Amino acid sequence: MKPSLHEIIRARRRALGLSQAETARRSGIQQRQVSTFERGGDVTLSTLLKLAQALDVELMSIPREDTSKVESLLKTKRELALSAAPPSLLDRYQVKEDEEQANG
Amino acid sequence: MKPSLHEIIRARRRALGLSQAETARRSGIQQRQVSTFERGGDVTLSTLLKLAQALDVELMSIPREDTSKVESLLKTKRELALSAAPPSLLDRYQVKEDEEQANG
DNA sequence: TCTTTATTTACCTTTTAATACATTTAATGA
DNA sequence: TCATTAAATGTATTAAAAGGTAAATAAAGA
Repeated sequence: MKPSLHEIIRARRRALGLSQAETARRSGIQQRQVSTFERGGDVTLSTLLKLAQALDVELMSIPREDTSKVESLLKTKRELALSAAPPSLLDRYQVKEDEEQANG
Repeated sequence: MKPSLHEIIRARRRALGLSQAETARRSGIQQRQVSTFERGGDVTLSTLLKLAQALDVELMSIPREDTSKVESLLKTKRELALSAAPPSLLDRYQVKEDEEQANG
């Protein structure tokens, strides 16, 4: 079935190769809130917005009639992110190396 | 500048011809929360999700690099909604009439 | 297995959102 | 202006999120 917001966010964080702790540090919220939210718990909008910013995503309101169009626009990337191996160190190192290249 | 989430939501509500009270009733939250949120106040994610459902919109996480593409996909409609005359009764009646046609 | 790092959970305190009214303040139109 | 509906605010109470710190559990790799 369709992944919910917290699953998407978790996938995004992992795709960026960030731990909850690092994400918390960057967004100025508690690591606990990251965990809470990613497991489907409730957080305030302000907390979620900080988290989103740290993950370089924007929270958008999409009319239901347009969601499928938007979905398909993001489909490929999203599938990749969702299938992104959980918290593997290997993955993270790879990302870091990629960043090195990009920055170097 | 770019309208923020609460402004988009307010525009959406108005475009649907709903009052805060009616929106509150449909979403099961308090009219006060609708007002609070629409003026930029903080609410919990669960509250926002109920509101979104009542307004028939979905909250999506969009990678920043893709936001412009999504924006342009929704652009025309959104501009219409944002310019939608505030809480005019006339507007609401028009919407209702349209619905009549659609349902009748 | 041992080690390290990530994630979840615990405890306690403080802050704040949510609820349930009611009421004021504004718009809008007759 | 008057009547009506919408939106913002008041107060008091309750529920829950956030903050701070730490510890337990789990996951992954050497």
